[in-house]
Amino acid sequence: MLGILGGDDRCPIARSLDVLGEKWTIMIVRDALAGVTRFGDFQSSLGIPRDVLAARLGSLVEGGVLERRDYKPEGGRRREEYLLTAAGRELSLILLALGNWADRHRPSPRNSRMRFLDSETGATAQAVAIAAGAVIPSERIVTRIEDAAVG
Amino acid sequence: MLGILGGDDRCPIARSLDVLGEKWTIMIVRDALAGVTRFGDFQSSLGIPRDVLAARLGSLVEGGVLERRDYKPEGGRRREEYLLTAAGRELSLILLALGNWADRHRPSPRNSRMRFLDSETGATAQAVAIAAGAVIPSERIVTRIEDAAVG
DNA sequence: TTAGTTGAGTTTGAAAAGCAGATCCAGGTG
DNA sequence: CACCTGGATCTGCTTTTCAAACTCAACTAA
Repeated sequence: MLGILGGDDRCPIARSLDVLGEKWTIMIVRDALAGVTRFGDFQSSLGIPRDVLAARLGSLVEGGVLERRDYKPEGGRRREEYLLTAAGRELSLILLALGNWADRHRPSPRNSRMRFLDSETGATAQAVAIAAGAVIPSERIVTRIEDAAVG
Repeated sequence: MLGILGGDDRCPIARSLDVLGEKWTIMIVRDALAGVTRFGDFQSSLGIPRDVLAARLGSLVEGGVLERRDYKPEGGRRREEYLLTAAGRELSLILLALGNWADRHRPSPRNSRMRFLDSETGATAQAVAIAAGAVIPSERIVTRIEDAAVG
């Protein structure tokens, strides 16, 4: 499942997209962050084809975002559920940035019903860039390729 | 081009993915943020099929991330180039969050050669969540669906 | 013990998207 | 005018997506 985009492994964005870049993957992570753990719950929440869901859950496990764990529902057989790893939980920052961007630039006809909050204070959460401890506007973010000739 | 994921327009993440969620799209934005503007430069940088590139540039224009503008190279015919809009430039925060995540959780064998910097100070930039003016760890970001019964 | 039940995947066949390469096309230049 | 060049489309093939039907294991109920 590595390298779906030509696999430039020097680019961290390409490496993130190796895990997250396929159709449905980020929506599965969104549901997982909202507490969904079971195959059928992902399926009915997203309306995703079952075979695609099985493939995506597999590559998220392989990519270290989810892990499978046994669970036993009362009056049912033992099954597996999908839990976020520490790495997976850190994706909430990416989803926050995606959500903030849509709220600013893709307003919905019926207004957005999803809010991002700080679980401790209840205050609205927002993604920002910082450099040297201070918040900077996103226009000041630049990428530099360290072209240090190898060898 | 709307609603590739079932189109839950109440979810801001789904609305972002309507524009950004298809294969290659975020890589195109990455190149655009690095200064690429021309069809052929995107094509040779990414190795993307030309028909797919034309389709993606079109949906990025339609989605308000890029805009087409005429330009005239010396000694060549008039052509069009693709420039980021203000909304497109704000995507740098999302790419920063993606890049930070990969650097932490998907280290490359040959170490990452891409750095994100503050263009004013040269300091390393990082994406974080803030709430009520203070930085909060990503585990504290929670989503709440405002289920206010309409009507 | 044997027949249902139920949730989690797999299989199947058709539709859509992706792909590499060839082609087209407009408007320059020699 | 013939030719070149960058931008985009067309062609035939492969891969992915999709919806629906099917399998499968382990519970429960009779």
